[in-house]
Amino acid sequence: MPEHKTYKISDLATEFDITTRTIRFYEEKGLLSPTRLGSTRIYQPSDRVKLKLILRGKRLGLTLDESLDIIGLYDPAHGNVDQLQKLITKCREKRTQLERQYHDLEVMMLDLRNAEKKYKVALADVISSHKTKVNV
Amino acid sequence: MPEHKTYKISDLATEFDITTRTIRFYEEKGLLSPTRLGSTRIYQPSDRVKLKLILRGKRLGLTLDESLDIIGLYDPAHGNVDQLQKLITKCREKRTQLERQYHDLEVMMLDLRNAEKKYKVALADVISSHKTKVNV
DNA sequence: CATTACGTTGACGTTAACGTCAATATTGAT
DNA sequence: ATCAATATTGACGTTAACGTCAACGTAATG
Repeated sequence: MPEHKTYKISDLATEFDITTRTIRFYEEKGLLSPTRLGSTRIYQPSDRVKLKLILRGKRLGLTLDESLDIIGLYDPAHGNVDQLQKLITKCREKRTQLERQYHDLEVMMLDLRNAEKKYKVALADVISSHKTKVNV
Repeated sequence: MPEHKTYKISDLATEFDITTRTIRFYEEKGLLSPTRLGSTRIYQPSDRVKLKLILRGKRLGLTLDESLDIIGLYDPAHGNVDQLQKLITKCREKRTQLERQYHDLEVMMLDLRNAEKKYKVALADVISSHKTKVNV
């Protein structure tokens, strides 16, 4: 049976290399809602997953509100047909946005590869011309 | 021969759907440096390209400083060997960072596809059970 | 049991990336 | 020439995403 592990705020902070202030801030914003033991926050594995999603979102340039949205997509209270249809629509929209980002990324990576190649050639030229001068 | 076209600030603003304030702000930050005709800013095609790079960077979640960096990679004053080597290193670093982002993006898109699929199934279930009830 | 480490809630400070005036030229179409 | 549209330079305001105290309570450890 899976050990139902829990975490303290500093556990998550050190694991993900963020400050406890950041984690509490995410809670203020409604992104996390840990249980309490007395006044101390206790985080469940599901909270840890949410935190991972938030941080991944940050790396992709999402705002916290957008990440909140995405978390809602993975973790919904989907009752009726209407709700389900809205969820599906949101999934499509997000994916469309991400596909544009995906394209931008590909182009930028290609540009960088080309720039790098160019400078390597330039570097080789400089060095070879230097050698020539020396060897004359 | 290529018409050496130029742009006014409002031309670029409307083309890229940003405000003139934004464009002037980018200039303050050293990302653009248009020439002047009297006091009026005149933008060259190269400025337009830079602006495109900045906006692409924004879509990818880059800061303006990072975009400035990238522009510097495409548009350098690369003189000596040392400079060239630094440029090559920077290209590699940026690409490494972008590759992580690329991976994150792929995972998130996959997650969203799965979520969407799940909700479609759920929706079909709800509807078919509804029909059953009605048809009994 | 005393101290040191860790936790909590405010409250205010900070930086990036603009928005929003205001006051003042300049330009372009009539 | 004139008059609306557009330009310019300040200067201050705003929002997101935290940082940085302060003042206090709790936990664990030699």
